[in-house]
Amino acid sequence: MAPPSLDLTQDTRHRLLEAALLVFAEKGYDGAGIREIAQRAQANSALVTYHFGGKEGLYREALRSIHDRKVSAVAGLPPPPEPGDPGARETAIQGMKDYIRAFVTDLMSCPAESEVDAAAMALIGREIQMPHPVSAPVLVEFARPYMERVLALLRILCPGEDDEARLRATLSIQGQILHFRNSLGFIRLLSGDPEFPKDLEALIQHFIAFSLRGLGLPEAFPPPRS
Amino acid sequence: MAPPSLDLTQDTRHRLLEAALLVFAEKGYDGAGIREIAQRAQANSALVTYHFGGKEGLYREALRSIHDRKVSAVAGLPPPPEPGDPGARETAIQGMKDYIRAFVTDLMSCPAESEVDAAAMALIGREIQMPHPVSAPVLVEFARPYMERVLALLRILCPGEDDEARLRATLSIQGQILHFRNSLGFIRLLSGDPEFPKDLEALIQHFIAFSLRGLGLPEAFPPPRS
DNA sequence: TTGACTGAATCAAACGATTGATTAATATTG
DNA sequence: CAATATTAATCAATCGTTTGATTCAGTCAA
Repeated sequence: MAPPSLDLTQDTRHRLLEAALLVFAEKGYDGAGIREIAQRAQANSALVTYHFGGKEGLYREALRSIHDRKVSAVAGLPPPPEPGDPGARETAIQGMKDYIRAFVTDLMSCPAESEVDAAAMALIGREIQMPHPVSAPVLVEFARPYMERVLALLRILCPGEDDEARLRATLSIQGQILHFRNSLGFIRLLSGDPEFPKDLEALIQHFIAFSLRGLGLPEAFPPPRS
Repeated sequence: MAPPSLDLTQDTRHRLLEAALLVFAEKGYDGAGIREIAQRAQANSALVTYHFGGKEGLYREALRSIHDRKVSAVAGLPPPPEPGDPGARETAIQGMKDYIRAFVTDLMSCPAESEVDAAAMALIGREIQMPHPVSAPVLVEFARPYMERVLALLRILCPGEDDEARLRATLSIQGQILHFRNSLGFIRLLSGDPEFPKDLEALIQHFIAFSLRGLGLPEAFPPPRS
């Protein structure tokens, strides 16, 4: 294993944050040691206490730093239509398609692009499933925009349902995608196909079709072609 | 925190396994210590090595023991129909409804029933997302029957799709449910409703309707009432 | 000189593992 | 049957290692 040193032109604090993302994502909070993190950042382990007040502070700041790492594709989407707008329903259907594509894109920024970004998303996925006590506030702030957007779209697409039904639908839409992302390693192990999924665009189309049909929108049924 | 002692009439080996499920589920492999596990089992920590060869062996055996803890509701289902059977399609639709209900039941054996069973399912969920190297074989064996059943049903319900499309559909069906189970704590935090979901039967009906419609089965669309 | 920063050395605490002694139950023998 | 040998199970004590945290002499730009 070659020593995977990070960009030394960045200041030490920043290098520590990136190394922390990598190691925490790979080994979890308890499994990661500040010595290993410091070594990856080519820094001294004492700097963890100096810059962040300790391992916990480093973890919290590393999670926070994910916000700044990349502009979310979802954040760049136009705001969802209001219930009164003309053509709100058609706009909302297109908005849902765009959202699902952006959500998958956000989550699958996978290793090709940036090793650190991929680690950041893996960390987020892990934290959603089992939040570390320290990370809960950061995590809620991170996830809320995603949640709110889908709920806003569903208020137009499923006006007859109650709030809990819309929450269930939101969770089904995001859950299938999040589970796919979080357990991809296991899925590859189980299916015996180490390079699944071969076709990312087909995957996005599947999520769009499955979700729109799942919501029971007559416009989306059948067939799945759209 | 009262000392949560386990049933002392069971032999020590069994008590250690149950305590291991509780502590590993709560803190993960690295976060859990054999001292704490032994203390919960009211046993000596040296017995971990004596009975299981070490912490790793205890972890492996604890995961294995989940098989024996409770008979899976899915395992009790009748076998899925063969593609040639008369009325195979109707049988398969009903089979999918029964499967989803049984799957949710398996996963949500939540704390009311047995604290240890709930911990066991939490551990499975954690392992699916980030498998410990030691646990991969046990985990694959655990998950395969669930996977195979859905794929068998989809071979009847979606005969036109290719294998990868059916795998995607399987993952969407199971993913929404697994994600729901795994991140329930986070969802309650995010939605601000600490007792979500209030209605388990409505949740099951939602998963059934969302999945059948998502698959694009004309019989299931619309409306979701079935 | 001062203040920000560095890093080798070190700390107490917790870790998993091992030891040797002890008990209790079973098997073997006289 | 009684005495002895064998084995599995359990224990307190301790091993060496690793952990996160701390110290402190030293560097370097302002």
